[in-house]
This record gives sequence, C-alpha cells and structure tokens, in this order.
Amino acid sequence: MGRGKIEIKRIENANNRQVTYSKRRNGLVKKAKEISVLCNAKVSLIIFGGSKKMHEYCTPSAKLTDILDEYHRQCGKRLWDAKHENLNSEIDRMKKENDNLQIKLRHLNGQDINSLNHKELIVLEDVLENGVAYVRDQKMEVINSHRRNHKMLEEENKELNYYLQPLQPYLQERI
Amino acid sequence: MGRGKIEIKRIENANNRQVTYSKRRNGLVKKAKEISVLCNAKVSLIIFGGSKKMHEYCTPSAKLTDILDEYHRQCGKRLWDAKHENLNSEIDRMKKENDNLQIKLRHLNGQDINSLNHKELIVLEDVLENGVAYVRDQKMEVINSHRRNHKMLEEENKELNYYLQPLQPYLQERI
DNA sequence: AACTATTTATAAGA
DNA sequence: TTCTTATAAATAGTT
Repeated sequence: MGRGKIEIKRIENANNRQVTYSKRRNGLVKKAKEISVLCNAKVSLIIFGGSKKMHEYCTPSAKLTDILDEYHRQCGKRLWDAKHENLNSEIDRMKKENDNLQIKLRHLNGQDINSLNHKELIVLEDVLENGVAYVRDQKMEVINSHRRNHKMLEEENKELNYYLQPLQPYLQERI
Repeated sequence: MGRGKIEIKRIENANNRQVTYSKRRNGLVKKAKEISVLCNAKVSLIIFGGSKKMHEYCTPSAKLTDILDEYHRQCGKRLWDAKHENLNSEIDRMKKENDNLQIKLRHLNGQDINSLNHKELIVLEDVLENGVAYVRDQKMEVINSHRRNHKMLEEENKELNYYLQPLQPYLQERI
C-alpha cells in the first residue's frame, strides 16, 4: 500500500527500515486500539525495533498480567516455569548448604556431637584448639598494641610536659 | 476502509462485532508478521475476543519469555506473579543467612578475626573453649564406653569359657 | 515531517 | 463462514 508494491522481506537499507518501522508501528498500534474498542477485545502488543526501544499497547481495561495469566491458562505454554524451577533448585541448594553450615557450627559449639565417631571428634578438637590458638594470638596482639599505644602516649606526654614547663610562667600570664 | 466509514466505538450488534473481530484480527496478525519481517522487529501480540478464544503472534526468532524479560527490564513494571517474588526474596534471605554462617564459621576457625574487637575476641575464645571442653568430654565418653564394652566382652568371654571347658571333650569328638 | 499515488484492509452485501 | 467489491485507510517512495 503505497507508491509501489513491496516484497515482505527484510528491508536492507537501515534508514528505510527505520522509517518503515516507525510508520508501521504506529499503524499496528492504531489497529490494535481499534479492534480493542470496536470488538471489545483484549489486546497486548509489545514491539521492539532496531533501536531496542520498546513500544507497547495494552487494552486499557485489561492488565498485562491478567492477559498473561489467561495466556497461561489457555495455551498451557509455561512462560515462567523454567524460571521457577531454577529458583526452586537454587533454594534447595542453598538450604542444603545452610543445613551443613548449621551442623558444622553446632559441632564447633560442642552441640550434637554424640553422633560423631572418635576420629571425627579428634579432628573437631583439633580444629577448635587451632581456633583458640589463633584467637589468643589475636587477642594478645590487640592487647600489646594497646599497651604500645599507651606507652607511646605516656612518653609523648612526658616529653611535652618537659618542653612546656619552662613556658608555664608565660602561659599563666595569658590566662 | 470498506463500503462505508465507521466510527471507532464498540459495535453493538454481536454478530457484526464477531465478524469484524475475526477480519481485523487476521489483519492485525498479518501486519504484525509484516513489520516483524520487514523491519527485523520483535513483536508479541496476544488477542482475546468475545469468545475468549485466544490468538497469538510472536516473532519466530524471539521467545515470548525473552520479550517479556526485555519488557520487564525496560518498563520496570512487575509482571512476575507473587510466587516469583516470594522465591526471589527467599533466595535473598538465605543468601544473607548463609553469608552470616560462613563468617561465624571462619571466625570459629580462627580466620578473619582481625576485624573483631577485644570484647568480641574474648567471647569467641570463650565459645571455642566451651566447644573444646564439650568435645573432650564426649571423646572421653566414647573412649570409656569402648573400655566398658571391652571389659564386658572380656568378662562374658571368661564366663563362656568357664561353662564351655567341661564340654570340650564332647566337642572335640564332633569335629 | 508532509505529500500523494498506490496498495491493502475491510464494511457491507450476498 | 466465505466471497465480492466499493471504499476507507495505510503506507512506499518522493519532496
């Protein structure tokens, strides 16, 4: 419908393609609106052109979610199930990992260790003693660091006092 | 476009409405196909008429889920159903819990404890010592239990031997 | 973004 | 529903 007939195949010239796209997109949306009004139909139309910008029409009285729900019901195609399955398996995976971590934690806290055999108990004891050792080291490190700081401050203080003493008379004057 | 011009408003005559619906639906789908091919556009078109029977067109190279994903990305509207949302938040929740557990575990293993302050270190040391104590107890319990078993078996053995001794001659005969 | 010659869609009728 | 056809509407190519 135009000056000449065209074949329905990809328009190679990018510029023409873009122009035709925007003309026909308008036409399409207009017709979607019209059928929606004339025939009391529910329409969802989503279009992406080369620019990736999206255009949409949805019958005002309907919501896209409702249309998609109905779509689901009627054609049985599963739009979301694949996603749901992925999410579900992800949750299962995490749940297992979580349980494992919880058990390990409880063991390290000395709980529920009846189920462990002698060998496992020895390994656990080892890990705990290692942990205690690390923590003690770190604690001492912190304490020593505090001591060092304290000592340094003390010495600095002493030094400052030493230099300040001769100035005391002048300072007194200024108050 | 036809023998007469029509106003764009709901067609009251149900029969005419149905006829117009089916004609225009075909037209709409045809145009969707055309823009899809001519302009290399991605189109999703879903139509419900009065009969509630659904008609659909989707650019062959695209999947409806992909189009809806893109829709989601671009317009931010939430199409996902409640289930989807729930699953996502569940995953987030678990991820956080998991991270927390991991951190605790690392601390109990004596790793990444530089970030802890003195007080936290003391608490951690306490927990670890407690754990060690429990584990030692349990270990001793297991060992003692083994010892007891061993002793019991020894005694039982002795007793059996005591009763068996007089029978030895007869048993020898039977072999 | 307009224009317009043509093609295409379709309203009404059969 | 489907076909026909006069006419409205859409649009390809041009300005």
